[in-house]
Formats: sequence, C-alpha cells, structure tokens
Amino acid sequence: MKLISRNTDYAVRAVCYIARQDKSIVSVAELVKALEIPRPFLRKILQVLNKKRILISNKGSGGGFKLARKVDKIFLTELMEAFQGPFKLNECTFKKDLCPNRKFCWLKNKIDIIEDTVLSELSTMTIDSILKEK
Amino acid sequence: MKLISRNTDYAVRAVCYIARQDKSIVSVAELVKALEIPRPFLRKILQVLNKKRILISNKGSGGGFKLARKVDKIFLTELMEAFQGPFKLNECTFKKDLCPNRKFCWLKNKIDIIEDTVLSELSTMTIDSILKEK
DNA sequence: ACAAATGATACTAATATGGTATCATTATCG
DNA sequence: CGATAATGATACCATATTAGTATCATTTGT
Repeated sequence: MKLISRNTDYAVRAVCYIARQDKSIVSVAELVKALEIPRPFLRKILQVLNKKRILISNKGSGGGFKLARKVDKIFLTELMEAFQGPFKLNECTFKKDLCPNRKFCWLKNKIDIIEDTVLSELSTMTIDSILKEK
Repeated sequence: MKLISRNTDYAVRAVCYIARQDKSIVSVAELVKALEIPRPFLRKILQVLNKKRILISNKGSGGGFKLARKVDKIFLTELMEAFQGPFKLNECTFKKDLCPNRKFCWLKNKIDIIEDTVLSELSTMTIDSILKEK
C-alpha cells in the first residue's frame, strides 16, 4: 500500500520544478526534458493542476504553466486529493451493500483516529517545505 | 485509499468469530453461514491464516480451524501483512527503474515517519482488544 | 494567417483486488 | 478398510484502479 501515487509524485516534481525557476512560466516541453515524465501523461496532470487552481496555464505561443500561489500555500494534501481523491483511510469495504457485520465497525473509528494523525502530519507539508528540505 | 482490504476485513471477522465460540474448532461451513462470506474466498483466506500460523487447521471429518494463539497475541498488523503485504506506505513509485529524481526522496523520509506513527497505533490492536471494544 | 502552446476527451495497457472452480490430500467413523 | 467430510493446493476469471497514449479542438502571440 502506497501513500503517494505516481500521479501525485509527478505533480509534486512538476510543481517543485516550476517553483525553482526564475522565470515564472514554464512550458510542458521544458518539464518533460527536465523531469523525464511521459509527455502526454504529464500534460494530463498539469491540466488537473490547472483546474484545481494550483497552477495557472497560459495558452498560445510562449505559454505554459505557473504557480497559482506562493509555495508556502500549496499543500501536499491538495495534490494528493487532486489525484487520489479525498483522503479516506477508513472507507468501508462494503460501500453500496449494507455492511453485513456492524459489530466490527468500531474498527472504523479506530482507523479514523489513525487517519486524523496521518492527516495532521501531512498537512504540515507544503511545496515550500519540500523545496527547503532537500 | 483504504487501510484495510476486504481480505483482511474478512480475516478479522473470521478470527473473531472463532474466538467467540466455546468449542475451539470451527468449520468453514459454520463460518460461511455466520459471516456470509463467499465460501471459496473464505477458504482461501483461512488457508493463508493457517500457513501464517494464526489459525491451525484440522483436516478430515469433524475438522476445521482453531486459533493458534491466545487472542491477545494475535495482532491486527499480522493480518494486514498476511493479506496486504508488508506495511510500506513509503514504497517508491519507481521500484525496478532507478528513481529518476532523487532530489525529492526526502519525501520518502517524511513518509517513513508517518508510517512509524501509523504502525505504532495499529500495533496496539489485537483480536482481544477488538472483541472487548465492541 | 500560422505556428506554438494548452484544453478536452476517448481510448488502451498493466496491475491489483475480489472471487470461482477443481482436484488432491488427509482424517474420522461406521 | 473404505466412504465421506473436511482442508490443501492451484489455476483460473472478473472487475476496478492506475498508468499511459492518441487525437482533435481552442487559444494566443507574432
């Protein structure tokens, strides 16, 4: 079980790369070259980041992507949620069906506590902190 | 992302059920009836539990499964590892290939810390504690 | 107008998860 | 001892998720 998917991982790298450049706007071409991520896949990822207003895209010649906010306002959890959906460790294995054994659902509560812990750890992590700690 | 897979969930239920019975040995037939888990799937799960020496199987007529240890010695993490593999939240998305961007691998370290936290929470949970807390 | 960029979207491939089916082996009991 | 009732081993199938590709539309600067 992984905490970070490939999507998210690529997204972190891309955002970090853009953040490190002096010029604010960076093209996909440059990102592909620098990060060695398959181009069409990276494009899809960047489009999501644009929709989520983590990056802002500029179309047309000379276009590309830039940060939508300062690096200390972009949280790792945002990227995770953008690509991996809302953070629910405790999601019941029986979604649609009624859970056939409610007696054990206190387990869910326990896992809720764990989830809170994980989230509070993760929520301290911003792109800023990632850049600083390398 | 779920912390507990269906396999593990079923395994917890089965082990708890066996623990609650007075008779020590319980057949698959009884478990299927009580827990409403698809029989062949449950069988596979029980076989794993047997191999991992969490349960002990008795073949032949009148056979079935019994606990290999006392309930306070069976940990949730054992069941999770049996069905979901070793607990590695931080597993790199690039297993075989060399990670193309080691600069970000401090992330891995951060997630290691989270992993430790989660593990220490989980490691307090035994079948005993699950039975008591319902 | 044209070229250089992203937007939208549909498709494909690989992997993980959940579940089934079948035959072999072992143990009890009449 | 042999039939039967149980589990062991194993190969297979179905579905969901993740990873990645391909194509055409739209926008923008020169």
